[in-house]
Amino acid sequence: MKPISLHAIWLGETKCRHCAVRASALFAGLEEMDFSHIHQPIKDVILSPQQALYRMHDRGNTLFTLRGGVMKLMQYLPDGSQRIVRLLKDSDALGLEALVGQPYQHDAIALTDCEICAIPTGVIEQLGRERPRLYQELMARWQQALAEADTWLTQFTTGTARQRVARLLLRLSCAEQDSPLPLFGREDMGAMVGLTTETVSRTIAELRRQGVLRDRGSIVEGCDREVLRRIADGEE
Amino acid sequence: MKPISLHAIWLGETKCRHCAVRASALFAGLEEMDFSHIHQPIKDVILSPQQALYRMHDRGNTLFTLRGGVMKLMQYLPDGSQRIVRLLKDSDALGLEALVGQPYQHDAIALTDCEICAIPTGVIEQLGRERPRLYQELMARWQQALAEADTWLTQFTTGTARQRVARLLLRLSCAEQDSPLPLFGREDMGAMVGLTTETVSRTIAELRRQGVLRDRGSIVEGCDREVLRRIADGEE
DNA sequence: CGCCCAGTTGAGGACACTCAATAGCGGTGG
DNA sequence: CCACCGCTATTGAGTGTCCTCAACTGGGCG
Repeated sequence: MKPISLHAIWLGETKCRHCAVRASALFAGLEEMDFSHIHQPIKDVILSPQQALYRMHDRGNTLFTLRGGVMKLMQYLPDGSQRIVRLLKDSDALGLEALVGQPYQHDAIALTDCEICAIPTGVIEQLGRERPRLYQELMARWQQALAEADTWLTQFTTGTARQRVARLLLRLSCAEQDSPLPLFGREDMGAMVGLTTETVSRTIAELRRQGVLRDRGSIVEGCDREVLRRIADGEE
Repeated sequence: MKPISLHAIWLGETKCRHCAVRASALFAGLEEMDFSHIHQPIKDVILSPQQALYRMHDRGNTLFTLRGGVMKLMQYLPDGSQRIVRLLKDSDALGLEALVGQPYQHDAIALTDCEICAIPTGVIEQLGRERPRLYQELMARWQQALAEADTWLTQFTTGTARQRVARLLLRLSCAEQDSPLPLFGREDMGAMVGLTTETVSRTIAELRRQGVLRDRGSIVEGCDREVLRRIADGEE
């Protein structure tokens, strides 16, 4: 309920040629670049669960790439209730607002351990001058975020609790494939699909009882995608 | 319920220097451009209410600027229910997906009479080469759409029916200021805030009875912003 | 061992949905 | 000009789902 605000651990400057996700479309260009020209260094950030990368309304001149882990973007309502607006995973970009001079629009908070690349906007601008194609890739990132936001809205704000939770599980299990997907806290799941923690808990418990979902503690071991899909589509 | 699919009226080629919204940030550059170099012409589109500009999954090489009117972007769920994902008004851009080679992600449908600029992606690419600053403006558009999507989600999918409708009215009355805001059909309003037509109807009727809203037929004459704001924030 | 937090379960009630009937408006044709 | 039709909005009654409040459970950790 109460967001914990700890400080991120900032590691030293990183050479992007050694970065694990340098193959990711956005920064393929960084590899070819002469880093001696860059004054503002690209840095590494490590976050543990619950830590914030940035806060809503902060002004920053940094955008980020998620190298590993899962983060949530949150917004709030006047009454204090919170809503998770999007999830970010491997190689997603966040904080793009900074590129157009706007303050960050969300609280960006780690759900798992996260490793993040922090890129000053100046680097992008400089790089953009040398490689205009970078803009294509930035626009693609933006479009991806937008598409994500739209499906998030249609998927997780309509239908019964059962449907929404099923859709969420499907999405999570697809995203993480068969890696040890952590079943996030009930409160977080509630904030994703617009339900209370109790309702989420009840729904998941029922899925478990029906054998659609098997989990060991907080890790999902397996789920029946086919049944989930039928539930998600309202067929049962 | 059943979307009517009529064909848009395409007017002839347009000189952007005469365009009413040429001052809008995105295409300020077009004014200075030598149009004789452009092979693909920029065209005008006129839509009446209910007409579609494009359909979900269509592939197109055109993006659009709304010169006047209001449009809705829609997405659908497997069970056939529909959700309005965003509203667009004066000088908003739509169909940006085309710029990154993706099919359109929504049905784009006119709510009022609309006048639209249709711009082939080729023009943007050509212009981008000559004026890299155009990319800044494109990114700003994208960011705007994204921010809109996020607030749409937090505002219109949480809280009671009363709160949601109040927020919608606030947003609409702000957007259109004091121009004759049409109170859209109940079904559309329901698809915006995730409620049934009956619930929207009941809620609006009650607001009317309480004097918060005055309307003549389908046009809003006035509304008590202060009270609406209190309702929106759950204070009554 | 016992605390603390997260998840689970229960009971009761509020709210929105469903189904259904009525009212109002605009157009069309006799 | 009026009667009729079709559509949308409105209203009503009854039901179901989800929320609220509250108690209980169970694992992790000092």
